[in-house]
This record gives sequence, structure tokens and C-alpha cells, in this order.
Amino acid sequence: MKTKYQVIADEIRSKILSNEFVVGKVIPPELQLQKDYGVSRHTVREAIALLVNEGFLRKEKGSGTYVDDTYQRRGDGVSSSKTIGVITTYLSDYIFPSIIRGIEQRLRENGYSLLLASTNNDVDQERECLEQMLSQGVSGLIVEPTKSNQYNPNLAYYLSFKERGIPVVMINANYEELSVPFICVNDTKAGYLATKHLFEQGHQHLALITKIDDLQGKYRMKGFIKAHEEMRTNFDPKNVYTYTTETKAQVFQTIREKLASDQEVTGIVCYNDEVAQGLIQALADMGKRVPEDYSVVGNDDSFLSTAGSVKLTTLSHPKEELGAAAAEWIMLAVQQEVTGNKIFEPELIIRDSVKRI
Amino acid sequence: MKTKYQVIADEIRSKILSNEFVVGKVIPPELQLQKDYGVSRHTVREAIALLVNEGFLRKEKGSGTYVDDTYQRRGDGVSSSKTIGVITTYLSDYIFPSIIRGIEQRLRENGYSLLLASTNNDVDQERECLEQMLSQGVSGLIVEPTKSNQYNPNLAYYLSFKERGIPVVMINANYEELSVPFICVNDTKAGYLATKHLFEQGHQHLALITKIDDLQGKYRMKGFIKAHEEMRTNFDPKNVYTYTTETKAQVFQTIREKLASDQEVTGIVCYNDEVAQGLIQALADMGKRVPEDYSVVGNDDSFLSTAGSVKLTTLSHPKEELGAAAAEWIMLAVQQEVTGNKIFEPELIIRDSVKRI
DNA sequence: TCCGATTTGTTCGTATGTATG
DNA sequence: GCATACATACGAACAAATCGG
Repeated sequence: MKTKYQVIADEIRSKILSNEFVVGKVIPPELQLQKDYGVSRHTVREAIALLVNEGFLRKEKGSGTYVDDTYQRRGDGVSSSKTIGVITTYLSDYIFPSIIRGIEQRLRENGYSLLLASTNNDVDQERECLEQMLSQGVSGLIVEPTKSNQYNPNLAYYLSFKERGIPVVMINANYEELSVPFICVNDTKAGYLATKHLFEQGHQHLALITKIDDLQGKYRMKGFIKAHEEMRTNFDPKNVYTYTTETKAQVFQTIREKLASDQEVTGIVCYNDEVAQGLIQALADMGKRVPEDYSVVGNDDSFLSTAGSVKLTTLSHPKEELGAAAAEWIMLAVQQEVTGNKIFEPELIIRDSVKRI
Repeated sequence: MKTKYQVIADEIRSKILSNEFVVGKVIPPELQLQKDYGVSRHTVREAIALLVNEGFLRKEKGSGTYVDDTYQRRGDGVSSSKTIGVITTYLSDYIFPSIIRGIEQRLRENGYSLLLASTNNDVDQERECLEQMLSQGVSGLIVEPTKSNQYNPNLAYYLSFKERGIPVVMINANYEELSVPFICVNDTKAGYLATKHLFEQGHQHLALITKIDDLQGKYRMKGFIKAHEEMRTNFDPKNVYTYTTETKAQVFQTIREKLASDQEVTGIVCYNDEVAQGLIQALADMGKRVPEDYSVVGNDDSFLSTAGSVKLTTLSHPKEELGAAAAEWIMLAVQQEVTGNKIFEPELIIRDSVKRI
């Protein structure tokens, strides 16, 4: 269990790292903090003592307690520490290991180190990661946004990086509220190509399963809609099944019920290969086969697309290449100003999960 | 004017330096000092806190306050950087993402950062990684050895860590020349259980495919041999197919040729699930099926064991748990001396790749 | 220049929790 | 189980430095 003074110290540290307590300025006096946190002065002083020891604060008798402006450049003989922080949503799942591999390889080739952390697509954990990166003093940051399609409470931290002149690049998605450069796949096009392919194979009524808490899911849906418009076909919004990180487990149950009572839908566009394989499994449980009964398109060309019993028709994803591009971008950015985004174009990879009708 | 606690601190420091308080021994308890100097306990504690901060004293709850025997060598205040280095052979492949995930999760929970690098099972790259870790000043190191069954030219680097008092722990394997603690799976037992299972299912003549440049492969072979001895069965050394990182691509060709001319072998123990699935594919190419024509046992219970068309009978591997154990070991070791290894016992997981005959 | 309000520094006292041997 | 020793937390008082008016 954390002690009171540790909790208070953590809070103050957070406020420093998110720039609520500005570098070089005083923080509220002990008496004030005592009231704020409802503890004795002694406890406040212990919390402050801890942060002074860590180098975040500096005290001046008679004047106040200040945010120390020297904590960022520590071990400064190696000031060009050549450490790049990487924050992704997941580490071990799906295509992320490949992306990280691409980043690591390219960074090490150039003498940079990689400081790694993951958020599990949870904003609280993202905050922890960002604090860690700030207090470690990385010279650049590669981030895959957490829940990029929802309001993000950690934007202040990203601004902290900007103020400290630490370059940040986003991969796979970006926070639209921030004007941070990003490197990603053209997800709208991916959704569009998947949908168009099903139309071209003679499918008339399509469904979509997409993730809605990140931007990638939103863009892939956009491509799905765009293809419908281009074909001058109306699509039934009821055939769009959305899920979030938290409701992922239930989506297959939902879609299974819907498909059982719907005889029109023959093709299903999936957010990614993982969902596609999950769907194929769910369909198998109700006695339906792919591609005989339903045609399915995945996305990301992950190992899952060829691992299961049905080889998936899917869309390419650069993975290692995207990681390497992010690494190159950030290494350039620590030396000079860099602007502009990089967008990879996906391509259709035809395998066995779509039937011509 | 000097404060009371400064005066007391000075006195205690003198007594340490004049050996009145002997290095490694306890000093009088707070209550005693309180009486000796005629001050409150709080004041005594402040004096002690000062000396702890200077590195002269070390406190142990419930036991006493000791004269720290390490106060002579410091100056690297950055040593409290709370960064742990992790070097693995691979990043994106197979079970490594899960191991790394286990490490990362546990480290971050405790406020540690993870500096990541990979060697691609190449000793030159391993050297680069080790240099990087040394110059970054990590406070602990978790390493998966590169080519642990061959002479390693980087042992000097590992000794450097030891000299600098930076703890190192190995995972999955270890360098037998170094007496470094390790955390791994009982690979001999894994090989033994796999082999024994095939015998128990009525198979008489078995083959083994194993990797020979790392210790895991050697130990798994040891288990294979042990099972034969226990069954009082001679095995034909020709039925042991070995490969290294560099010759991995050709091993399937070799074994295919051998099996075509050998009618006795019915069961094959594989180094891991990846090899097992590769073998199943290679057998399929020559018109043979698993488990109908050949029985196959994998290892590591990776995602590959259930991803392919044949669900593999394999052996369990702790993965995340092993990573978490390594993280916990190293976090403890940066604070105090730790010795001893941790060995996980594998268990047989029966699926569909072995037929009873 | 001085004063008084503010803020941190030092010191005392007391109570309860928790790990160790 | 018990005594010992350190850990956390509350409350109170006065000292010393700073800063604005």
C-alpha cells in the first residue's frame, strides 16, 4: 500500500510533468498543500523532501518551493543521450512486435537506444508511460495513440514534450486535437479497397465490423462508406457493427444473432485479421463456412491471415517498414526541424476467404 | 549556527570514520541516541536521514540502522535511474513478445523503465547491445543469451557489468562459462516428456529435430536421450537432425529426404512449435499427414500450436510469467544481493498431433 | 528603512502501524 | 507471542529568511 506522502508526491510529480506546475516557478506553499490534501504539514514536507531528492523540486527558505529546471538534463555528460522512447498500445499482440522490431533495428544501427512502454489501450497507463518518458529524459518519442478516436486527457503531456523541444511522432493514428506529425497507413483506402473487392466479386449486401475507439477504425469505416457511395448503393447502418477495447469480447455474439436473422448479407469487411479470424470461428460454431457461405476480408496482412484454416484475403500493412520510417523520422527530428507526414498505401492481397458470386 | 540534527550527524559521521561505529554493524537505536544527545526522536531521525542520504548509513526496518559498507564508491547519482536493460535474441518472433510483455508490465508497475535491444542471435549485434547498455548506465540487465551453446566472445562485457555492481540475470538459457543467475524452463524435462509421451502412445522409433547453437536445444536433446535410456531403447544418432540459426532453412529438406527412405520412424520430437509446424508443412508437401502418417510433438505452447490446421501436442512455457519473474528478480537485485536460479517445470499439453498406435 | 505577512526550517510531543528476531 | 526497532502520521510552537508595501 502506498503511503500518504508517496501519493502526494506522485500527484505533484504528475503536475510538474504535465506542466501544471511550471518549471522555475513556485508551487503552492506547504500550508496550502496541507489543506488541499487534508494532511498534516509534516506529511506534505515528506512528500516534498522526496521530490527534492529526485531532483524535481528545489526549496528556498522564506521564499517558497520551486520546480527545478535542471531535472531534465541529468547525466548531461551524455546529454545527447540518444535514447528514443516508444509507446504502443500493445506489445505482444498482433502486428505490434513487427513494428517494434522495425523501430529497434533501425535505431540500433544508428547508435540509438529504445526505451519501451505500452498502454494496453488505457489512458491511465498512457499517462504513466508519458511521465516515465519525461522523467527519463528521452530525446525523441514515437507514440501509437491510445483510444485516438476519443477525447484524450493526456494532451497536456504531449504539449510538455513540445515545450521541451522533444520531437514526437505518431504511428498508426494521431490525436486530431494535436498537430503532431504522423506516419500511418491510408486506412480510408484500406476500407475502401476491401469493400470494393467484395462488390467486384458480385456481393451486393455487405456488413462491417469495426473498432470505434481508435481512428483507424473510423477511417476504415469511412472507406467502407465511400465505396458504397461510389457504387451508388445504399448501405444499411444496422449492418455496421462497432466495438471498443472493452466490448470486443461480445461483438461476435451480436453479429451471430444478426446474421442468423438476415439473409441478405453475403460479405463482411473486418477491422483486421484478428477480427476476421474470430468471425470465421464464430461462423463455424453456427455451422457456416467461409468462403462458401460468407465472404470475409481482413486487414493488416498479419501472421493470422495465413495461420488459420482459411487463408484470408486482406490488405497489406508495412509493419517493419513503418517502424523503420518512424525511427528514421525521429532520428532526423532530434537534429533538425522536420515536418510533414508519411502515409503508406495499402494493397489488396487476395487469398481464399472471398468467393465470387 | 549549526542545527542540532547537524551536530548529531557530524558526531555520528565522525564515529563512523574513526571506526567507533564499525562498517556493517548496527549503530545504537533511535531511542538510545535520543537519550544520549538529549533531543527528541524526530531530531535523531533527521540526523540519520542526512547520513543515509550521504550514503553513510542504511536503515533496516525492524532490525536497526547499519553503517553502510558501500559509502566509498559513489558519485553516480544517476545509478538510481531505475532503468532496466533487456536484451533478447528476437523481438517480433514467436514467444518473445509475450516474454517482453511480462517484463515490461511488471517493471512499469514498479516505476522502472525498460531499455530494449535485440541481437538477432548474432554475437556482433550482441556486443553492440551490451555496449549500448553499459554506456546508457542501466541499473540492471535481463539477457537472453545469444548462441548459448557456442563460445561467446562477449564474456568480457558481462564481467564489466559484474565489476560495476550492475546485476545481470539470464533468461531461457545461460552461459555456462559465467556464473550468472538464470531463470528458465527445465528444457531437459521438456524434451524428456515429449519423447516419453510418444513412447507411451506406442511409437517405437523416434526422430528429433533440434537447434544446436543454443543450450535449450542441447538440453531438449538431453531429455530425448534420457527418455530412450529409461525405456532401454537404443536410438539411431542418424535420426537426430540438428540445425543452427544459419542452416534453419535447409533442415526440412534434409529431413524430408531421410524420412522418404526410412520406413521405421513414426514419431518426431521438435525443438519448438515453429519447427513442428514447418515440419507438418514439409510433410504435407510430400503427401504425408499428421497425425495419420507421422506423430509430432512441439514445444513452448506458442500461438503457432493452435493456429495451424493441426493443433499441436506441445509443452507448456510460462512466457509472461517468466518475464515477470525476471523483472522481479532484477528489481530486487538492484537493491540487495540476490542469488539462486528459478526453474519452471514444463507440462505436457495434449492436442491433435500425436496418434496412438 | 522598517514592518508585517508569508514561507520554509527546526524542534518538541504523541500515537499507531509493521517488520524482525 | 513478545519485545524491539524503524515507519508513518498528526499536532503544535517558534525561528529564520524573503518580499511587498
